[in-house]
Amino acid sequence: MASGISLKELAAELKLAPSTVSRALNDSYEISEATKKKVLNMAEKLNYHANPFARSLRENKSKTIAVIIPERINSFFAQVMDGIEEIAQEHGYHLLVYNTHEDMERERKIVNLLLNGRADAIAMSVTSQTSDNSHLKKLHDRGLPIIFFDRISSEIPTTKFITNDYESAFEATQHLINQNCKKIAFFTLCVDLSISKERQRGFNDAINKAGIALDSSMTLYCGHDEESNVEKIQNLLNSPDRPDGIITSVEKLAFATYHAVKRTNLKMPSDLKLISFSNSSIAGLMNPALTTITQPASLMGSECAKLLIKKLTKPNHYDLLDQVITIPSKITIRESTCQD
Amino acid sequence: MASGISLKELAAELKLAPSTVSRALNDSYEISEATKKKVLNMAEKLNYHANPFARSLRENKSKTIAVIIPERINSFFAQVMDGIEEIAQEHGYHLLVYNTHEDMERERKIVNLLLNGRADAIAMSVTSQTSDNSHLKKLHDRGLPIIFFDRISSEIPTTKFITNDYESAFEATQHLINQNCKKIAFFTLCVDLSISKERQRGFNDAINKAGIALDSSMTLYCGHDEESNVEKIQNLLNSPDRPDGIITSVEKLAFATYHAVKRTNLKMPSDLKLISFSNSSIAGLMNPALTTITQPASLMGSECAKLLIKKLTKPNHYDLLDQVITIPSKITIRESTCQD
DNA sequence: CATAATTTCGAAATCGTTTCCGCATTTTAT
DNA sequence: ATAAAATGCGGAAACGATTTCGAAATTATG
Repeated sequence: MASGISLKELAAELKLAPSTVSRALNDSYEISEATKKKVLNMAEKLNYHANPFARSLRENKSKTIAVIIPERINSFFAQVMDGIEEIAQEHGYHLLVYNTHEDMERERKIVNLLLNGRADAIAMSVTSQTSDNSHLKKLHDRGLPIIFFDRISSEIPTTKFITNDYESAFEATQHLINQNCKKIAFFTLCVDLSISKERQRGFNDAINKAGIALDSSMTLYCGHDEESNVEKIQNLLNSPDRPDGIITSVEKLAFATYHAVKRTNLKMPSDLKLISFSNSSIAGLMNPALTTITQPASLMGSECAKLLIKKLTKPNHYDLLDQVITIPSKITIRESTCQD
Repeated sequence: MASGISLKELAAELKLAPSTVSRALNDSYEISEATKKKVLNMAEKLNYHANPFARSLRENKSKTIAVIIPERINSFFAQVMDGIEEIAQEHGYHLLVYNTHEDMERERKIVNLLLNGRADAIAMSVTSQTSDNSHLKKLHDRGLPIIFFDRISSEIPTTKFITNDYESAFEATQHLINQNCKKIAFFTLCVDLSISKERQRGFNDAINKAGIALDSSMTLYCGHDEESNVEKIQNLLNSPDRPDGIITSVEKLAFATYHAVKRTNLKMPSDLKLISFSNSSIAGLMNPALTTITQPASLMGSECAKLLIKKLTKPNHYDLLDQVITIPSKITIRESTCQD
């Protein structure tokens, strides 16, 4: 219905063979400059646009990259996507985007949908629930170039981009210790996630190095329901053994902490200091301004896209090696961790 | 390379004709239950997945909807996208997503890319620079179902979703007046945008109704460069005729205002009250908590998707009428407009 | 039992490209 | 002057699905 003119019709109009027209449009060396010009002009005049599906069918590639993220309302993932899109657009690639909403079952369905070749490659960040990764393995086994960022699946032998999670968490913990925090808590989403583990390891090591006794009650495992997270945090803050410093491993939990603090009599930063992994541009506008560990989101995205496109354009001269590439984060100190 | 088994191969394996297998997979009435079962089993066993491009080519539809937004790091657009995706996934549609970065030239390129039928339909919010809309007209003339949300192009006769921009701005202004503001300013992105006009009209009318003289210096036209916006706002705040109340027509400008205020000696809300159109979930965590006009973003997205899919599935029984559908916003009053 | 009606399936065309192969014609080399 | 190579283009197959048309095989009908 919404289809325009076809190559064959264009060829008929020009009294040329479809093969010739195709070659002319693709700037083939076998076609004279004169006919090329004629074809190009007529194509322009008749508003010819090649049917992408016919081409995809014939060439067995779609010029499309699928991006799968666990949530959209998250400045980190939004920035990654912008980075991916920037490079993709440069190379004429389109982006199919899927949000799993942190739901493993949804992730599995989406991944299975991509098994049919709709996308030439995949860039993704797994769900915090993704323990079983047979669906990812299937994709990889099928030969589909796949790359992970941030939330990686370590069992798939391909290239992964992360930030220096361990070091950042270590540094963040030390920062709190330097700010005179005596009892520091760590809020995280999920134990299974590699980044969670690394961040927690960084936290633990820093605590140990400072000679503080590790207290398991100071590690809070949160879920995806905002309200219940706030309640959990509130309970911890109201307990006699409450922490005086907190590191949250994701943006969302920092916001939940702000909400929880509002429900107590505690004041930040005097009673409680907070630092969080976050890429939110308005961290500096919060009350108090939030000290953040900012991940190189946009760069991670563009690097992912670059490697994928490199693999797609030179399939035989480049492989997505089984490696983890680390791009460091940056800590920005603001009021929420200020010493009075 | 990443391709699996084809229908023909599957048919050969089953010693059936491709046509029979196709019909069996599509649950056609002409095929006996016995063979259907056999086919389904073998398809499962051999991991058969229909090639989407062959199907698209044959059926002249792609089961894909393109979504074009002016920026991604914006909670409103993120929520709209989530709403669209929810409905799209339900109906087996895929989403191609494009970010124009508020750049009209980029918008034109993307729209032209979609002229070839890669997507069955389009949902979009135009750039704040989009004055010439010949590229959009071309799409619509080609018969591609297109729907606008929030930033609409009024010259294209199709369905558009907006919020009650006029009333919300009117109400917001009255709220500031009630809070004792004497000199109220309105910050906006662009004059051409229909929503900007409506919001400004609401603002103007409320000012007039209150018997306040309209002061053109109280309308600030901002751009997309964060820093220069902050400077502009800062200058206004430092002027002797500075406003004591501000309405910003987009989230981004509210954040810029916070930054500008930080560079002055003014205190919110005592010296200056602020209300903004915004869907940010952390408005309540800002310093001071931001009074917001929250748009029904997710609902707008899902409604867009519903109508588009209705049009795509019943092309002859439903048309995207030339109408503007309004879904009201909600005002949430917080500290930034509190009277001491 | 013969004929009609109904199931069930196969052959081939089709969607719009790209590309392999072939064939003139012209240019270059020997 | 003749062979060899290069140039410019057309014909037809191929990609992988769906669908029209028609033909068997089976069942029903009189």
